[in-house]
Amino acid sequence: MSESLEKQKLKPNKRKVEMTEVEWEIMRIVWDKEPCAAGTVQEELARLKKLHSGSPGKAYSTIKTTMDRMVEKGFLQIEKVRNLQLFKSCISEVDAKHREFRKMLKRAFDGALTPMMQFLIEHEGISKDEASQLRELVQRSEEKSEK
Amino acid sequence: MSESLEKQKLKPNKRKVEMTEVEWEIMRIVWDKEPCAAGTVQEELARLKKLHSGSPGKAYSTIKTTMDRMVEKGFLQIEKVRNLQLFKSCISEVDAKHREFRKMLKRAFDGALTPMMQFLIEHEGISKDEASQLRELVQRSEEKSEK
DNA sequence: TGACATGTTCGACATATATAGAATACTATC
DNA sequence: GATAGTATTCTATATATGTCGAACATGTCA
Repeated sequence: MSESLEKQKLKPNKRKVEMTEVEWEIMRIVWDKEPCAAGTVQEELARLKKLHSGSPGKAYSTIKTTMDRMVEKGFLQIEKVRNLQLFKSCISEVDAKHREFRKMLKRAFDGALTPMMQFLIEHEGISKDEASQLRELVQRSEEKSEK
Repeated sequence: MSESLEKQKLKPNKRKVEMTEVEWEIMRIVWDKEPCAAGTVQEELARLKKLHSGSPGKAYSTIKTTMDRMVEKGFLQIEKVRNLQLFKSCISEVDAKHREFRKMLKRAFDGALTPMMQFLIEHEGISKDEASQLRELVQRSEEKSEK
């Protein structure tokens, strides 16, 4: 038995886990409706798709397969109720946003916030309105950390 | 001959073009050193990799294959000098940052800036210092758009 | 109890991405 | 002009992702 342990690998799964576009779409529904079945997600997605682009939306099995894979990735978990699978999120919306933001920051701005802000102001055409809003936010946050 | 033309598709290529992590790494080098050969990029990448993580870096053919694909995607272009291929970027650093930022914004914040800022302040631990910096930036930008 | 609706599991295929060895071409030089 | 170095092109593998149909299981209700 001692030998067999050495090479035991049991899926390192330490691989970079990124959330793809479709996965984000699914997560949004799950956060909104969890715990929910794959069918619910599929229908809701189809509804939204038709609403926004007129196109028909993906097949149930497509969504189900993707959601099963998301369980392996650690984004979702399954809770069985009789023969029904209910999906719940394993990662909070805040956490997902955090990851997505940090990934972008690392890629495009070397991980630093200030250069990003600089960029926003110089190139993203922050409007006067947006800038004012922003200033308010910042001031409020300063006040909060004041006390 | 007339028949063969009908099915001519010539690569729609209207597909979503995202820049992957490896591609970002390559682009950073190209922006820095363009026009430059694939070998140059490969060596520089290997140098950086060894510097930061001790690991050996990817093979020349890996980088070359990836760069060729990036030409198809419209990120790079080739300029031939005798039998040598020199790569140049087709997309500016600013543009790439823009895309990456917008992609994140769309995914995680429904495309809106203010919620993102809110999030930063609430969850990303913007420090008092950073907030002040930010306020300065914003004010400067407001002044600029004033005149 | 048996047909129907709904859910789950399997397997399949296309394309994208990451990776790299092998075969081939070109150039300068001894 | 044969040869050693580079660079380029070709080919191949593994894994990830997007997409689905078909087969199978189960609960419901007339």
